[in-house]
Amino acid sequence: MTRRGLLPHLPDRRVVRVRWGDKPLRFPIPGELLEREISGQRIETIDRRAKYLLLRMSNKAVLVIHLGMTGRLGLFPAASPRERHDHLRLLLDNDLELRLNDSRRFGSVEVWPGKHAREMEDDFSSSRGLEPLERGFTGEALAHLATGRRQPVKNFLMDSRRVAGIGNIYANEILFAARIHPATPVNLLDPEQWEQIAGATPEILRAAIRAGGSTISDFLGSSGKPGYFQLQLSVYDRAGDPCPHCRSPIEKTALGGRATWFCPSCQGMKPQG
DNA sequence: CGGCGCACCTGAGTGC
DNA sequence: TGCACTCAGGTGCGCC
Repeated sequence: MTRRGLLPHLPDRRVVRVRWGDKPLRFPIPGELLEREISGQRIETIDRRAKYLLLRMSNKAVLVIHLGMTGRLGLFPAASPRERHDHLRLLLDNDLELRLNDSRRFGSVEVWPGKHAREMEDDFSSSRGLEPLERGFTGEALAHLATGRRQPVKNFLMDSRRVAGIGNIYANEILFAARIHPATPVNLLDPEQWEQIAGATPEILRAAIRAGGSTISDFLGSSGKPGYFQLQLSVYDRAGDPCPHCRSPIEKTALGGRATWFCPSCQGMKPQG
């Protein structure tokens, strides 16, 4: 979504100056690399892998940005006042500034130098999971990834090494749509249930993207809100509310230290086999 | 190795 | 009004 908002603005722009703050995000901001590899370069394209944005520069360097939980990217007139928690500013050759604001600093900024970008990206990408919006995201593939495991299916969906880009909100929504109890151990899921998950996942994510649908005007001067702000959620944060399907009260529990919601009636666990 | 618990961080919300 | 406390979520580390 952020990528879609930035796409009309960044490619073919040159970065004329980079400024960054002292406070580390997940990692310290690599100022020296930003100066050496990013400053002065033209932005060629923007890609996404898992929840990481990849800004590909004309010198083959890649600026890798993760928004964490509270991170937002926005385009602002260069002269506009900085805000609290602005950590990175890329001044472009049209007097707009791309700013990364992240109050909780769970995000990250990384630079893959042009000379090593290819191998660093290969390493990076090979340690990430299946992309839900790409071909190959099938029930069969998911079942294969879960082979030999017995963790709760919700934890599995949120494990970024297996499946990319599914956070707590969407894991809850996907399992509701697939009518599967979030605590079900993955080794107990049958092929049909994996297909349900494989089908529901892109639907939920696309709905979120559509709901968030950042337009050009949304993006200028402010930064977009995450899709779920406008997405109709069925179970997430809805403890006690009636299930949209059967009106049973939604229940809340915890899995892997994360709040978990489900409909006890629609998402009954399969009997142990 | 698999799986779990937890830390990281700030702001919003709640209760007294 | 103000303070203390809890909780939220993405990711990776450390421990069993």
